[in-house]
Amino acid sequence: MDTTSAKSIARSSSGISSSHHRAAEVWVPGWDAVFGPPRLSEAERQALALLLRSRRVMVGEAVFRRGQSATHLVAVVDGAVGLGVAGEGPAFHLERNIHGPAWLDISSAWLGGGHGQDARVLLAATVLELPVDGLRQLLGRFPDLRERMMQAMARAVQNLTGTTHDLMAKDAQKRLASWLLTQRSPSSGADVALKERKREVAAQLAITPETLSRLLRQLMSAGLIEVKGYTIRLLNLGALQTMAHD
Amino acid sequence: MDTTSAKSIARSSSGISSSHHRAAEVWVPGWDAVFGPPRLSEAERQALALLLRSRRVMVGEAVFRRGQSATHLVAVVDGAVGLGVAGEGPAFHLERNIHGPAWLDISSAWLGGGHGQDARVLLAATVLELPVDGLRQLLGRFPDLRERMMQAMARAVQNLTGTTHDLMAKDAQKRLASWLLTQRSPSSGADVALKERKREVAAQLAITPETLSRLLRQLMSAGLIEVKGYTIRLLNLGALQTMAHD
DNA sequence: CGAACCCTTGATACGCTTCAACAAGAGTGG
DNA sequence: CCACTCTTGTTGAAGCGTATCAAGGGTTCG
Repeated sequence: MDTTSAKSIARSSSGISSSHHRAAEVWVPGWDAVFGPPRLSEAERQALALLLRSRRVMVGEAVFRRGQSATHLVAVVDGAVGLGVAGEGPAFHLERNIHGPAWLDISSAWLGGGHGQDARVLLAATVLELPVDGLRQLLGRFPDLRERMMQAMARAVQNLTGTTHDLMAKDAQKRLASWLLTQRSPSSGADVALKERKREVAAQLAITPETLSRLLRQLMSAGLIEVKGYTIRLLNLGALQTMAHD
Repeated sequence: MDTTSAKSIARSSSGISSSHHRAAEVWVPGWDAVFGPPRLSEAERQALALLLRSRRVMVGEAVFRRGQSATHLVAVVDGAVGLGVAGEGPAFHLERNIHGPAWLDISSAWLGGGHGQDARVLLAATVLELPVDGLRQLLGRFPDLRERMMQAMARAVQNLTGTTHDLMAKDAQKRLASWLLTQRSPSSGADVALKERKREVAAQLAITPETLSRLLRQLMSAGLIEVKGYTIRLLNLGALQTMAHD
């Protein structure tokens, strides 16, 4: 069976393009992407830059731990971080996989409690931390920024609601189908290039790697997809959508 | 088998205590509870009262429908509303059950899209709707209110994160055990009085009513609980906690 | 080369659902 | 008042979906 290019995944973390804002490194490129378009105003970016701290975290390290007091909002600019619950030693029950740029934990800091999960780096990542105390001040001065934060949290709620719906109402096959459809980038057409190992894909779908393998085989036999290592070509989008749709 | 007092559930929706603020009915009692303690300031309450609209919705009616444009944040003051996906006719796949006072949909309006789910009234409910446009203005004037909203959304995120964790990592028995423990009100000691039908409890736990029945019987046989109609007495909190804990 | 991973495949086990039947109120109308 | 129906919960039998366990092959790395 074809399992070539298994390690091609790791390559994407090799080079960090040197910022073209050489003078002041305070603003991290990609931070904009966390908030999404439209771009933040210059004043907002400057104010944020004074607050936030950027950090480079290597594979296997923890960004934060479960129960650890959450004083900062945390985002991933670059790389990938897994959210889950750590077991004994290196064991780690992965639940969600955050690829930068995206928020990693936008909620815990507001409640003054601890982080609800462990966060472990899967692909060397650039992590931003924004102290909630300072952010509070900014939200008073910048209505636009306030709106962005509300929207970011709202999106988090909607995503999680969708996830729970999928877990409650869909079987593994349907979850896989809809996951494949969401992974399809508008640029690459019908090709999905996996950015993580299959066992991590499986974890996010709440199935075992064995089941994922079997399901992919089933979809292949049915002529809906074509699997070549870490590239999956979607051959019949209509059928996949029908399958995914509840 | 004992299935007495089956309809005692419906009784709690009979009387709405007339407000003791007879002069101005603008402020709805229970609205405070949606935000939780500490109480809102008088200025905040007055400003909110100008914006929000209270509505009484009867059993079976829809509070909002999936896809319907979301211009308001929605909360339940009183009664119970089910969140899920409506099927053909009266069919309704229940996913989450909101008992007032609590937020029903705090996220959709911020994104300007539609509601993600259908909301159907299970127990005659008082529903509050707060236009997001007006709320935006208030958030500029009232830092405390802003903080409350952030915390409310953060709590929503944490709850949903907990739910997905449970669905991914726990089996039905564990989910039931932890649900029973959360339902235990501090006042009533070890007694849990079900506020909904067992089939709705089952839906929230993502199991069938048959399975719930069997699981309750198992826990009863094991001497952990005692089931009398719609009252469940928790006989061994320690064992239940051990069972619920991952 | 062997060791450590990752994925795949097969056999088996188990949890939960589905389907069907039944018992126990609650409401309805004669 | 009783017969009737509707609803809810319970119980049993059978079946499906997914996990678990075990084995084997491919690739990378020391």
